[in-house]
Amino acid sequence: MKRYNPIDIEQKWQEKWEQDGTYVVDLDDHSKPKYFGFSMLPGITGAGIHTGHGRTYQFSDIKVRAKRQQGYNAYHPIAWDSFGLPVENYAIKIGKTPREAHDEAKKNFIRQLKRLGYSYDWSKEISTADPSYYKWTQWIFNQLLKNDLAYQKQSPQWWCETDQTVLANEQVEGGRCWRCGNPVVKKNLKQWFFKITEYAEELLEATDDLNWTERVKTMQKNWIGKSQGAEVTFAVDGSDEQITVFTTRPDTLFGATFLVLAPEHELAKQLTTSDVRGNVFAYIEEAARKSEIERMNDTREKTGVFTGAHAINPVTGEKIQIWIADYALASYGTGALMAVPAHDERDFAFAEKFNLPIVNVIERPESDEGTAMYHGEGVLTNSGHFDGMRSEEAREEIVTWLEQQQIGKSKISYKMRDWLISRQRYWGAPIPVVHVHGHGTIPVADDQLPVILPEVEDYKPKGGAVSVLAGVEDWVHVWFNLDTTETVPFSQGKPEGDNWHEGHRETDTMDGYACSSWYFLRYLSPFDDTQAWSLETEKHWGPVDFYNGADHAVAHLLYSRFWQRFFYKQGLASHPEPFDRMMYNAYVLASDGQKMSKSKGNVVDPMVVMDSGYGADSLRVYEMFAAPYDQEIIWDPNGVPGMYRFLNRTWTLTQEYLEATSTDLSDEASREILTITHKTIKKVTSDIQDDKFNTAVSTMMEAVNGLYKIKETNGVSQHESWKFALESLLQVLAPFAPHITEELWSDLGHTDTIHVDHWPKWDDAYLVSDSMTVIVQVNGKLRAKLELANDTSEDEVKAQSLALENVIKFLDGNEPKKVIYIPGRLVNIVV
RNA sequence: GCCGCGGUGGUGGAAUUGGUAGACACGCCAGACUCAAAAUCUUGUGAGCAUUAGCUCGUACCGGUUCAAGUCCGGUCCGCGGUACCA
Repeated sequence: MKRYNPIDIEQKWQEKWEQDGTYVVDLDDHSKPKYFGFSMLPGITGAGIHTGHGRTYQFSDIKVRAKRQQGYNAYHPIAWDSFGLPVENYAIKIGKTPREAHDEAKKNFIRQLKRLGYSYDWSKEISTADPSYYKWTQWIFNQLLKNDLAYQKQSPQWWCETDQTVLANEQVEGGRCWRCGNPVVKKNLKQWFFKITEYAEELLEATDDLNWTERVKTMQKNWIGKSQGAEVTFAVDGSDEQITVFTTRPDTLFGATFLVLAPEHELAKQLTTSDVRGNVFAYIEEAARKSEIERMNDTREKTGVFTGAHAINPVTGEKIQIWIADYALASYGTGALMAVPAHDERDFAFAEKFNLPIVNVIERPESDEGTAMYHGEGVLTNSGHFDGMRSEEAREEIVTWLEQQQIGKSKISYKMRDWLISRQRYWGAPIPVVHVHGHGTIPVADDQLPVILPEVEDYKPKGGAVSVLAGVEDWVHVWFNLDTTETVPFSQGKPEGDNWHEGHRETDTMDGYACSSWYFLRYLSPFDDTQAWSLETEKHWGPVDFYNGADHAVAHLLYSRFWQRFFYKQGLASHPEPFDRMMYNAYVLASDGQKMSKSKGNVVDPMVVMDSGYGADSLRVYEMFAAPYDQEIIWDPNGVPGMYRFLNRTWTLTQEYLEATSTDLSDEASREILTITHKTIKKVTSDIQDDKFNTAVSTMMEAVNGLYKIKETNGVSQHESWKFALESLLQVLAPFAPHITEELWSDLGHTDTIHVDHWPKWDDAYLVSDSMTVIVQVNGKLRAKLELANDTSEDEVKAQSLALENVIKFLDGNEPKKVIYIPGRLVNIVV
């Protein structure tokens, strides 16, 4: 008998698929329904992929493979996230240029991904660092700029000393850089932003309706962080200045006993009286210098300084002190807050420490009787003629009053900030603008793109908050034509003609997330050098039917939604959301329960697993079987061998069928085989549809076990039912284990591939059996099982009397008080 | 702190959404084949008491609803993820 040797057959079929272009898609072929699915693009690093990544890429492979088999024109593309810090840092480490390091690492990725048998359309592979790609990233920048969604602003931003660049809010995790893990500090720089906040409301509103993993939706909603509240303006005592604060609790306005300004607030220094000037200025500088980590390590001990100035509480008319404290954040609301110590924990702590007045304005419910601070809602007190109102009502009344006095208004705040895209690093898409002397900042016109990133020898950060591009004289210093936006190196001298001016290129590069926010659209026109993508193709293929990944729940997925919405409004795309289904899957952890990482030395290399003789299919099946997609797998060294056993049994069964000489099979056995098969087809089909890959695998295992049972008593023959069972099983197994199924499919005499247009159909008629098990309970306890003929299931009297007979001894001579009967399922006798 | 998710055998995990708890797999035990081992095949495998049936207990803990609860409700404890001085 032919033996199952994965290594031989896997390589053979991979070569064949490549030759035949089995997974190459004609994007203009609309004769079949479309299916567009893929996983988050791999970020290139030196380590290549580990078994954890493999699991992620496999989910989309199975979804797309199943659809391809079900008659869809199914497109499973692949791209490389090539720009950004990880590649540049890796290049520095190995002493090569980012381009060299990237190209080399990419080869390894391709080798691994091909070996794992993913059904990518390799003919349409793209890379974000390719000028033919980032040309269009720059083009998108221009479109955003044109529509006032890109702007430059001087402001304090997160800065990573180690990586020598600013970072977006989404890239700071717990006060640390997402790449190197070192604490970040604030640095005041002129930076480029994309105005994602303009889309805050619509992104938030659309989130609920997304068919995405709920966790990601919740994270995005929290990140956008909408708060309904009000702005209230306080007059500064003895001055024309005013301070506007944001509050979500206008109902507590009567309890506002002091104001707090963020250290960065524009009035902070100005309001400070001369007697305390030294103190206050020192505090402001200290706050600016502190990293976020340091602020957090202060265990939230409140700090602050009194400015010497006072404001007037507009409802009480009282003079209240104005303080500066770093618990007020410059970047949220107005950078100033009204402190209501009786009803806010932080204000309370601050007031206690600095001995500031505390005034109760909300009555406590009984459960909170006597507490010094109560942050809940309730009935107002000490609040003039608003006394006795409930918070909800008082909020509206007070805001209405403030509006009448023109010192306040209803206001919504969001926690989300604009997307900071400037990076002071070399390896990224240049921001396509030129600072023209005397003429401001001018974008390079669409037809002059791309602005090519120059190849340089020494690309390492030099410090000083500018990218090394600033030192590339021939690139950065240019003659710029104001009419055409053409550029010529300054050193070549001023060209002939009008309107040439001296200028300097922008030396910041774009955040890597910009490059990955639209690659799914480029998949639809990967080699088009006349447009970023074809709207017509997008109309047919969009939106993405299936997308998955184990990372970037907020940043990448929110940025992509923002851009897609922008494209949609511009008439560049026909759908407002990019991803119809986004499945957020979990990682594979190492056997020690920790994340796999090279430094910990606990990485399981898929190549090693495959080379040890098990091949790709066993590994693939294991990663699907071990747990539901959204649950982490702790790598079990015994897992893959177990799956090999299952595949080997499938193999053996098929070989025995091929070697059988008779066609004998009893009707009963035939019926049994068909029942198993139809059940399996139905369950696996719906499980794949519902992303329940683990139970899909166990269903197929049950089928093989069931067929083995029949084999045990009847043997395997060349009977039609055996053929149907094996062919069906191979077809539903094919998305999980593409190689072995292709081999056996071919052994069964097929000359075409199993992977295109082959999916079995089930017939419900086979799923109804002649008899059914009815369980009999007494007082809810299982006491007997009855095999009833199908036609008795509707006969209540008969079923009940049968049930009673069987459990009579459990009744202790009592008469049944009540009998519950669920047809075809159970009888419960209550005594 | 706040928000979200979860707690089922020795282990990973099933359970038709209120109706046979532990599917499937790993591990382990025994048997067959073998000079022997591996591989393969066949049993058994929640705990306890009886070992022929059989009975009792059992889905983190306490309580409730129901003929019936892993599933629903209230409370407690623990774990994971996100977020964090967001006014």
